[in-house]
Amino acid sequence: MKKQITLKDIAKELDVSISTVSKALKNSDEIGHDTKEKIQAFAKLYNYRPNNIAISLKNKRTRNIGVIIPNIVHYFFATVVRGIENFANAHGYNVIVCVSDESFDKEVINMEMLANGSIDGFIMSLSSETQLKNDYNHIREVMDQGIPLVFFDRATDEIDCDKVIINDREAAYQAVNKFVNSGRKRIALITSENFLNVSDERAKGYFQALREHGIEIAENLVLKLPYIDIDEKVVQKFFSQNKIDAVLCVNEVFAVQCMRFVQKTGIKVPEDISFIGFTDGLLSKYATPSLTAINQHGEDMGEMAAKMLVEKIESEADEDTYRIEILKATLVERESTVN
Amino acid sequence: MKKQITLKDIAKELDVSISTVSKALKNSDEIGHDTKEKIQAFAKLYNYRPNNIAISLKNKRTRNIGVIIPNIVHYFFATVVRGIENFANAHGYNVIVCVSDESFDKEVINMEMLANGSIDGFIMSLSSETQLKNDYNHIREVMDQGIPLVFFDRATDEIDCDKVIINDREAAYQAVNKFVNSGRKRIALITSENFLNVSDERAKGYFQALREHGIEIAENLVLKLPYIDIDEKVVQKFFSQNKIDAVLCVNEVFAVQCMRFVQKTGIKVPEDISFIGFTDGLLSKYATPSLTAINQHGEDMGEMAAKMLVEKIESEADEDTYRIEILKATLVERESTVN
DNA sequence: TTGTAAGCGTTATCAT
DNA sequence: ATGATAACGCTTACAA
Repeated sequence: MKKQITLKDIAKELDVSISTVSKALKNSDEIGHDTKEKIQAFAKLYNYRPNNIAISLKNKRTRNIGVIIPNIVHYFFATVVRGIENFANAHGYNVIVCVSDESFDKEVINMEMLANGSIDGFIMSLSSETQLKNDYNHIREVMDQGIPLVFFDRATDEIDCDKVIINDREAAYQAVNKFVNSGRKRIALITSENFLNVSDERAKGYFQALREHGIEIAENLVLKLPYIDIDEKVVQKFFSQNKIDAVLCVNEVFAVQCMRFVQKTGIKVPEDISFIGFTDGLLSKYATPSLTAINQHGEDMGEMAAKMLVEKIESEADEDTYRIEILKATLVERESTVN
Repeated sequence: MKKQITLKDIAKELDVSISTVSKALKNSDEIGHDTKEKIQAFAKLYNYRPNNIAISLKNKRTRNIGVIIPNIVHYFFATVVRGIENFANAHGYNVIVCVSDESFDKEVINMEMLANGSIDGFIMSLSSETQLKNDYNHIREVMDQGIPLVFFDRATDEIDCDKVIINDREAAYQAVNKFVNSGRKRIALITSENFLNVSDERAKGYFQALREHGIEIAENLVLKLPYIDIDEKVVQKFFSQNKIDAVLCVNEVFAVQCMRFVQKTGIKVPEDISFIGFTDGLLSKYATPSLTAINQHGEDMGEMAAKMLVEKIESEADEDTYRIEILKATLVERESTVN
C-alpha cells in the first residue's frame, strides 16, 4: 500500500517549496533550469500524479460529465453512451454513467448525487416514469444551480435547455409512406404503454401519413404494449381480430417479438404483413426475416450531445440561449418489407 | 447562475462560525438547540448541499467506483453494469463507467484518469487487446497505489486480486455433453480470433467433453471468427466442407449469425444442426429459432463484484488475501437444440 | 529564481 | 455551547 506521492512530499524531499515544485512540474519558466530538471526527474521516478480531486476543488471544475440513461440494455442507449464517451474522452472529460431504470426516484437520487460537485454538466434522457409524472423539479433545481444540461432523445418541452433529438414524427411518417407506396392499407401501430414523448411523436407521424393518404384511422389498429413481459396471446389476438398488412413498431424489441409471434400463426413476413421498427440495433439485423428499421444514429446523437455540453461548460458567458439539434433518422431496408 | 451555497456563506449570514454550522448540520449535540434550529432552517431554505469534492479531499474517499468494460453494446456487459449499479447505489456509491473499446491504450488511459483520486476502487474486465499483449503493468501500478481492484469475467492469472468469473470450461463441457446425449457426434466450436482467456476456457471444456466421449478431435471443426464483419462465405464454406451436426459458439452474436447463414443454405436448425451459444441475451431469445444459450448471470456477477469491492474498500486492514468467486452458468434450453 | 500565503469546502481537534 | 485552527493537495498572486 504505497500511498500516492504529493507535491508536499517532493518539496520536502528536495528541500524546496511546494510552489516551486508545482511550477517546475508545469514547466514554468519562472523556475531555474537545474531545479526544474531535478524536480521533474524526481517526480517521474516516484511516478507523481496530480490529485484530480484537489484540482477539482481548486478549479471548481471536475472534467466529469454525468450521464443519466433510462436503461442500459437497449441498444440505442448503449450507442449513445458510446458516442458521448468518444467525444468526452477525446476532450479530456470522464463520463459518469448512471441508470435510472425508468424510475423517477432513481433519476432524482442519481442527479442529486452527481450535482453536488461531482460533475460539470449533465447529459440525460428522461425515464418513462418521469415523463408520466410530468414532474421536472429536480431538473429545474440542477439548472438553477447553474449546471449545464443537455437532453437527448426523451426530452421535454417543459424545460428550456439544449436538446438533441431525432425527427421522430417525420421518420414514422416516412415509414408509413413506404407501406402505402408498396400497396399496404391496413397499417397498424405498436407502441409503448407508458407515456413517452418520443412514442407520441411517432404516433403523430403515423396518423399524419394515414390522413394524407386518405386512409381511415382506426383506433383498434393501435396496440399498446408493456416494456417487458409481452403477452404472446395479446399480440396474436390483435393480429387475428384485425386485418393488418403492415406494422410500425416504436422499438425493435416490439417489432422482433411481434414478428415471431405472428409467424408462429402461419402468417408470412413480409408477404402477408410488413414490419418496420425504430432502432436499428443488433436485433433488427439478426432477426428472421431481418427487420427494416429506422436508424436513430445513437452514436452521432451522443457525440452531438457531448459537444453541446462541453461547449456550454467551457463558454465563460452564461447566455440563456438554447439549441435544439434535430438529427435525421434514416430508414434501413431489410427483408421485413417489400417494395 | 445561482452558485451553490457553502458552510461559509451560512456562517457569515447567520453570524456564527463555520464549525458551528458544520456541527449543527450534523445534528451534533455540542450545539445549542436554538442555534441548531436556526442553522438547519436556513440551510434547508437555501437548499444547502455539502460539496462532494471537498468531502472527498478531506476523507480521501470518493464513494465512486470505477468500472472499465471492453464494450457496451454486448448484452452481457450491460447486465453486469446494471448489477454493479444495483449494489453500489444501494450502498451509497456512484458508478463511473468507462469503455475500453477492446483497446489496450484506451484501457490504460481510462484507468490512469480514474486512478488519480476519482475513485475508491476498480471493477473491470480486460480488453481483448490487453489479453493479447499480455501486458498488465497498468493494473499492477494501480494495485501498488493501494487501490482495490476486482476483475470480472475476463480476468488474468498474472494478477493476484479479487475475481468473479463463471465456470466457463464446465459450462462448455455441459453444452457439448448435451449435444452428445442427443446423438450428435460432429460437433464444431466457433470461437473468437483474439486471444481471450474466457474463449480458451470454453475451448478446453469443449475438447474435454469430446475426449471423454471418445470423439475424435478434429482441428477443422474449430472456426475462429473476428468480432465484427463476419464473412458469410467463410461461415458457409466451413459448414459445407465439414459434416457438422452441432455447434457451440462462444457468444450469442456468433451463434445467431451463423444460424442465419446456414439456414439460408437450406440446412434445418435444430434438425440438421443444433446450436448452443454463450450469453443468454435478447438476441438468443428473439432469434429464429430461439437459441439454446448459456446464461452467464451478468447481473449477479456485477452485484457480486461490487460487493467484493465495497468490502475491500471499507475494510480497514489491507490484508493480502484475495477471493475468487466462481458463479455457475446455467443452460437455457430453447428451440435450437433437441433432446 | 524561489518562497509565502491564501484559498477551494469540509471536518476534526483543541481551545475558550 | 461556540469558535479558531489545521489539514486534505493543489494553484496562484504576491513577496523576497
